[in-house]
Amino acid sequence: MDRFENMQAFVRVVEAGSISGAADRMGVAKSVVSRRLRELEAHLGAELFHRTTRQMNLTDTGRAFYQQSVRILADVLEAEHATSQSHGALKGSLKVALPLSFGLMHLGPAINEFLQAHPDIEFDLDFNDRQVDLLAEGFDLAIRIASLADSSLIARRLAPIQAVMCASPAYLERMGTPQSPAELINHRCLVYNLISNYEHWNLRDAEGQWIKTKITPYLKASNGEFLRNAALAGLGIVLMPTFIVYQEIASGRLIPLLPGYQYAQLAAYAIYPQTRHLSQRVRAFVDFLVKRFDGLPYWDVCLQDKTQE
Amino acid sequence: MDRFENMQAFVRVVEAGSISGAADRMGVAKSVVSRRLRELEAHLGAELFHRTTRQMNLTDTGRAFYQQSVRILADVLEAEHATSQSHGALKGSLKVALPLSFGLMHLGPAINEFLQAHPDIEFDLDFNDRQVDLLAEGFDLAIRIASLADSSLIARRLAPIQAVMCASPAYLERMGTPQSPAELINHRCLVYNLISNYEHWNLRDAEGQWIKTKITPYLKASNGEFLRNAALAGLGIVLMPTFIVYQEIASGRLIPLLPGYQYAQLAAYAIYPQTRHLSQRVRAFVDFLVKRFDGLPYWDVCLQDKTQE
DNA sequence: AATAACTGTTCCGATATCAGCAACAATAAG
DNA sequence: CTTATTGTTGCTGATATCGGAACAGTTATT
Repeated sequence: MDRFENMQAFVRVVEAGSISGAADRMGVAKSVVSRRLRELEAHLGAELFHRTTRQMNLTDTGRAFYQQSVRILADVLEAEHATSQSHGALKGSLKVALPLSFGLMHLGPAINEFLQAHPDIEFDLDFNDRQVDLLAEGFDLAIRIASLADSSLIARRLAPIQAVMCASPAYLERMGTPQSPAELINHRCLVYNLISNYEHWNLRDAEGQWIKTKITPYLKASNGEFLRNAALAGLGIVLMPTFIVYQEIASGRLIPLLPGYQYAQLAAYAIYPQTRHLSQRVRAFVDFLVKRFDGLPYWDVCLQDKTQE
Repeated sequence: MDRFENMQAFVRVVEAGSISGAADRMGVAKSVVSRRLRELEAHLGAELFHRTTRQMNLTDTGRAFYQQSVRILADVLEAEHATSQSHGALKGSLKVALPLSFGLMHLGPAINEFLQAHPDIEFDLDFNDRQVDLLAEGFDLAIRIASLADSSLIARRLAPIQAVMCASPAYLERMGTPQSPAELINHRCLVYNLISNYEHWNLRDAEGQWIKTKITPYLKASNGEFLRNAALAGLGIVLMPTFIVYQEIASGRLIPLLPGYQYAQLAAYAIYPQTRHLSQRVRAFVDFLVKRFDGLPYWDVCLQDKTQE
């Protein structure tokens, strides 16, 4: 017994004024409508119509139920329509704030892929690592790498961001390979702002103990790719997100260090305002990103063994 | 495809956090819930859950649909609950204003009958022919005989009220039987306020023409039964609602006059305020009255032939 | 580290349900 | 008074739905 179907039949009968008329408009036999009505009345335990064998008059009970039914059915339709994205019928623009490195390297391909499924969406992308005020600047969505939790915004976790310490083989040959965090003070460190402060790196040993390690900043920069290139050139040791250096590690041009230690777990988030009626574009795009970055990120898959050693 | 059941299954899964849990609480096999979910997603053309084979995470699309679904299901339950009167579980009081004669003669038995079905309803009856202000005096309902249409009130037609002109055989023998409206001026008329003014009676002939007939008021009273008794005593001709005199006409103690003519069509109405949430008591009682007085009123059934002649 | 417990999905056979048709009773219309 | 229409009901075949079991993948526990 489909309660929506019964309800709808009831509403159609009220609007058509007769069972036959309603059945015609619905394209079913009138016996079906009749039975649905009776089923509904039995379910409610109340008479909706005052039947005169030929005439159908709403009872007051029925009139009250009709008004509520109409609203409910409209709500159902609205909910279904708002949810069903009609597969590719998404249109409009999407203004997104992206972090520089992660955005260029990993979100770019994702956006291209999304655009192929929804060609009528226009992206307005702002690659920038500064904090932006979503509402003030009219962003639909921001992608951030952090561990923040803002109450007025919804944050959807997209992917874990792992950090890895590494250096080029040439550097290690020249300066030696550190075997413990304490040795780091004798090395040249290339410092990336996003996941570390300037003076210390926070490591976690195998027992889960946090170790605040003093380092020697040799070069500071806010751009991950610049630091990666510096490390490749043998300038020092970097602590960076794996998504930037995974290819270099995989190919052996950078060597992971201190494999027994872990770093602060960050994550990439999609962040957007809490509006009552979130646009289908934003919902669809975030759903797409969550699905695409689900599980262990592809940039970490090939490192799983190397960083463990 | 039962949309209601699918929606409910979806909500239960969200609330239980898993398909198995939802299936347990719903008392069905988990395969059923799984299939319902897939069906719903297919119907919407959108992914509601982000599945990880073991974990079920709501997509943003799903979260939005969930919020709407919860509200819809609550609305359905509320509508059904408000409509279903739980068969006799009606309680509370019902303050009703009734017309004197009609109330005593015909509504009284109806109310008794209603009370047998709903013993927990307490009636507060005010038999009075004066106009009462429903809202000011706290009436739930008023029964009126009129043809009014007040915008702020809902009026439900209960029964047609026919009028009939009649006199006792003794009177007619003494004064003669009028054959046309014009002769009425030579007769003694007993005037009832409710359906006539003091100086004229409006009749309609067989062609539908309205005839304003001057009469001679011999006795004026606002109480129908008093006038009926006066007519029975042979004091004159009355024009009254059939519901007062139908037994006397049926038994021959009063003779219908001018059978070819009709009178203003009045009706008995149930009148009540237009409140958003009409109490179930009022709805149930009005529904009951409408049904009870449906069709040709029983007091007119036996007169149908007599008044036609 | 390896088993155990649990999750969601899929397939399959028995069962129940539902749509449509046709006949019927009752009423309004011409 | 006949005709057409309305709502209801019984019946039959097609359809869908249910529950159970097997399966694949994941977490928890030992």
